[in-house]
Amino acid sequence: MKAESKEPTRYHHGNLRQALLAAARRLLEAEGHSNLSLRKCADAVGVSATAPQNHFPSKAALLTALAAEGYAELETYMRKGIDGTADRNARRNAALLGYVAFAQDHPALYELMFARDRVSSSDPELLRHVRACFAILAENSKDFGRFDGDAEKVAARQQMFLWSLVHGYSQLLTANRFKKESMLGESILDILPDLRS
Amino acid sequence: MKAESKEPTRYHHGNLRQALLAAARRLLEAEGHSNLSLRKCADAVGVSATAPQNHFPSKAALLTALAAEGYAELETYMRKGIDGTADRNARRNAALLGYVAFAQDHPALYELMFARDRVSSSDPELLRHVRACFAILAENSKDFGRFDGDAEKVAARQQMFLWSLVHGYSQLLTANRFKKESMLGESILDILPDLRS
DNA sequence: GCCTTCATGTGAGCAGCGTAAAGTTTCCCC
DNA sequence: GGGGAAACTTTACGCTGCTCACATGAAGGC
Repeated sequence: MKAESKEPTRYHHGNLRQALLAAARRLLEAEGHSNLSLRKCADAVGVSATAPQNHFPSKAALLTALAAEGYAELETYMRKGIDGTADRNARRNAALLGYVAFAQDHPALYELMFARDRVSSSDPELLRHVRACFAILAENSKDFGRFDGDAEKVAARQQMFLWSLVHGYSQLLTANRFKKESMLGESILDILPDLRS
Repeated sequence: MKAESKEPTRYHHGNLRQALLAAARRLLEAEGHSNLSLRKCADAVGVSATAPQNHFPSKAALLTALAAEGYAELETYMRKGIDGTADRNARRNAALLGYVAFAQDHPALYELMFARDRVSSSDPELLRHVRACFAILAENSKDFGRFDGDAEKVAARQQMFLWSLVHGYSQLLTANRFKKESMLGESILDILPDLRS
C-alpha cells in the first residue's frame, strides 16, 4: 500500500491510456505488428483484457493514436536538423535526412503510419500531425527543381516530388529492397539529383 | 459426374491452390486485408477450413504467393507500354505510368506487396518477381539525371532514384495523402523533374 | 484384380483474438 | 455520507490460424 505520489490524476491504476500506448509501441517495435494484440498490451500494463476499451473504442483507434504519435515524432526528427540552420539547401537536406532516420529507427511504426487498413486515416488528430509533417517538407521544397506550370502548380509539384522521393526511399530502404552493395555509406542526398539549371 | 477435361492433374476437387489464390485476391480487393481469412477463402472455394493447409503451410505463405502474383502483374503493367516503343524516354515514361496504374488498379494488393510482416520477403519465388520488376526499372533508368560517382555508382543511384520516386508517388497517391486540388489531371510525369543539363 | 501408398480433404478441438454486456470498485461532489 | 459517474473486472460470444487424428480416392506394383 505504498503511496505513489506521481501522477496528478490517479483513479484506479494510473493514466492507462498513455501506458497502453507505450506498451503497444514497445510490442510493435519488438515483435512486429502481427504479434501485437490488445490483450498483450493490457497484460503488459497489468489490467484486464477489456480495460483498453475505456480509452480506445477499437483496436484501430489505438493504432491510429499510435500512428499519430509516430507523425509527431517524425516531425521532431525533421525539425532537429532544420533548427539552427540558415541555408535553404541545408535545411531541406536536414529535413530529408531526419525523415529517413526516423523510418530507420522505427521501421514498424513507420509502416503502420502508412497502412490504410489498420489506421483510420480520416482521424482529425492523425490528420493534424500528418499535415504538420507535410508542411515542413512543403516549406523546404520551394525553389527546388524545374517544373512546368504556374507558380501554384510548380509548388505543388515540388512538394509531391520531394515527399514521394523521401517516402519511397525510406520504405524501400527499411524493406531491404535496395541491393546491399549499393548502400554502403549511401544517404538519400546521394540520389537527390542535381537540379540546378 | 460430367467429365471435365481441362486440367491435367485433377485429384479430388480440382487445383485448389490456384482457386484459393483467386478467392483470396477477390476477398482482399473487395473487403481489405483485415477482412481476409483462410476460412473465408476456403468457404468461397467450397472446401473445409483446413484444406488450405495442404497447399500453404501458413497464412503468410498464401499472402506471399499472392504478393508474388502481384509483382508478376506489375511487370506486365510496365511492359505493356514499353513494348513497341523505341524512344528511350518514352519507354521510361511508359514503365512509370504502368507502375502507377497498377497501384491504382490494385491498391490493397500493392500495399500487401510491401507489407514486411505479412509477407515473408525472403521467399525465392517472390524475390524472382521482385527482381524482374526492378530490372525493368533499372534498364530504363540509364542516362537519366546527373549523379556523382563512377559509372556503377551512377547507375545504382539512377535506379534507386526512379524506384523511390515511383513507389513513393504510388503509395502516397493510393493512400490519399496528396491534396485533391493538386491532383486534377496530374500524372507522375508531371513530377519528373527536368534533368537535362 | 488386389493391395499398398500417399497426396488430398474432413472434422473435432485448442488457444488466442476483438469486442459486447453486466457487475464491481473507486473517486468526487454535494 | 449518499448518489452517481468514471474506471476497471468478469463473463461470454463468435471468429481466427493452426494441430491432430482420420477418411477418401487416385496411382502404381505385383
